[in-house]
Amino acid sequence: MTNEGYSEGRPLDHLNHGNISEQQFLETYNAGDYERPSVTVDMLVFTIRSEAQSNYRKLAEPALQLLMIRRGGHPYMGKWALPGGFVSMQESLEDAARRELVTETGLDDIYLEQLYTWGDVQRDPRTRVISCSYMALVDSSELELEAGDDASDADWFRVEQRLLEEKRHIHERGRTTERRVQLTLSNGTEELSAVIEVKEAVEGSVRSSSMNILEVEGIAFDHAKIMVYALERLRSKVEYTDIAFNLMPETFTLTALQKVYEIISGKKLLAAAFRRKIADWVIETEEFTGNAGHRPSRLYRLNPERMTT
Amino acid sequence: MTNEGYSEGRPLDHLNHGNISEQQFLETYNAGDYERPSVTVDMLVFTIRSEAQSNYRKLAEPALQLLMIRRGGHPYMGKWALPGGFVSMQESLEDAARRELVTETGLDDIYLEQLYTWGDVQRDPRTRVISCSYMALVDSSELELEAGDDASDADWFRVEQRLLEEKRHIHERGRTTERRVQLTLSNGTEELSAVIEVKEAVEGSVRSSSMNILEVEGIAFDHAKIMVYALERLRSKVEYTDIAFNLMPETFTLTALQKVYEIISGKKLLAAAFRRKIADWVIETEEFTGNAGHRPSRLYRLNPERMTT
DNA sequence: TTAATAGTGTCTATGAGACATTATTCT
DNA sequence: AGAATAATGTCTCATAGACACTATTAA
Repeated sequence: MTNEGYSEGRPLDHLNHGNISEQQFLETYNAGDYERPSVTVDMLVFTIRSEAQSNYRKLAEPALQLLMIRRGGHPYMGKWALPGGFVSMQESLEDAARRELVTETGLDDIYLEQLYTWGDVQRDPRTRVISCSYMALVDSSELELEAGDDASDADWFRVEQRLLEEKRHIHERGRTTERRVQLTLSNGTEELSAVIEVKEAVEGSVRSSSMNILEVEGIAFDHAKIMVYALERLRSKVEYTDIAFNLMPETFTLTALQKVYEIISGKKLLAAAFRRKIADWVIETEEFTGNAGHRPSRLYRLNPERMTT
Repeated sequence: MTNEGYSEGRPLDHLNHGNISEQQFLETYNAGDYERPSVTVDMLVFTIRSEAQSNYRKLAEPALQLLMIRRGGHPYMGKWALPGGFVSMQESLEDAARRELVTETGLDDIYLEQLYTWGDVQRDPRTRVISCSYMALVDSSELELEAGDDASDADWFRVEQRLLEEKRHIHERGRTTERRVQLTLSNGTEELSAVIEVKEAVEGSVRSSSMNILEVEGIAFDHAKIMVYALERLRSKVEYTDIAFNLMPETFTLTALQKVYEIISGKKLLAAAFRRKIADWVIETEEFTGNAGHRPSRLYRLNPERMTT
């Protein structure tokens, strides 16, 4: 094992010998003109919104929605992409993410989580771009979309995922799993879609996983892959954290909360068990819903003492 | 909401108007000479190794160990840092991580997981450096450390974490949690340490968390913070995935596996419950340990059909 | 009255924690 | 024999799923 890495023969270390003081070193240090990748942030802004009611008595069917931007220039002109932008030298990654969020949604102070950093060499046809993706969850009640802004190129897309095929192969020292997942996005006018292949392999204790875009319709860059990754993360986190509360308004009914869990996890839940499970995470208020052709529903709010994530 | 982001007034888009074809655009595209951050990967290579036996009958006490490199140049000369290095233009982030891993440990084909990307503006005193951290888990039986390489500057450090203080404050619309965590690393000769402050705040559904280095002894850059983050991730993943198996050799005793769980989670487990829990993840072999002054222990191997991560 | 949702009670199966008990080895 | 670890049996308690049942509203 040798002392490689930061300390030998690397771009930043051309002045990095030991016979000057650290202060001298930093004063004379010059970042040099080595080629560097560009760094961007990509935002996955999710919300849960209700679509039209079919019947005065029936509840509106909420759905998971994702914010996307139509590209006005090359490459992928006219396709839809995740909101995002370049990270400047004066801001941290999270600052850049929050800046994008404010720009696109006008919202500050919302749930933001770093997801994954995408670093494939050819992921952007222009030049080498490394993208750090962030997931933001917003409460739909706060959203003011396209207020007056005519023909804006930002829109919410209803997100759906479907498992097309799963192949599982178990051999002596491991297994491989191969899934094809179909992603569908629609905003009422346009329908975007992609088929992503997710491969996982375990060989002894060696594990690898990879994602590939097999087909894509209307979605720019590798963003369809990023979406599938984000949906997977969201689905897994909803099981063992209280992340879903970030999609709820100040007060909400337990049925609405349950719907959010069901939409994200893709599973139907039983009301009794669900209520028991989240009982300690909420506090009841004295308010109720009404005017709905059926029994009113009590409104709850978050319990600040709730489970730590 | 406006069409910001990738498509307007950003470095890569100075030629990005719509009146040429995408092919023309890409042919004339020039990445330009905008200032860009440097991008590195930092590796957290963990293993579990046994230290000396105190008694011929007692089992050796295994401990969690982390690979570190002593810096030979400025800045932080003489301090210990995570192995890592710059990402070149021709390799993906994961390729860079695997390359570092091979360089430092000689190991290929081991568990590797992207952890988090650190992008604070001032995290490196030389210039803006964004670092993507990866966690690698290796089975100690495979390790050949410093084979013949005299006075190498790479070494394994035993890692320990201690909670110094926890303050919890609950107010009407949220709560804050503030913890001070002490990190201690020792390789037998040197002892490194740091005190990290971890703050979490929830206000309504708005959540933020931050980590700060309060004290640091012998650890370069913000690497103490990265370690605390990695330990937290490891601890949480050991609870709900089979990640711990990546630290085990081909065959192992259930007691050894349990020890790994205990070391990472920081909790004592009861053998009966532990064995029930992992029963389906392992397959028994016909081999046993021996020569140990007590009942031999059956060796197990991974069940390739085990739980999906 | 009826359609629809809101909300509760309770049975059962499952799994985890606690702890006692038996098994086996080498010195 | 004795010290040490290996391995299992079983009691209890907490929790999740299933499902039946009651409650309440507006048209």
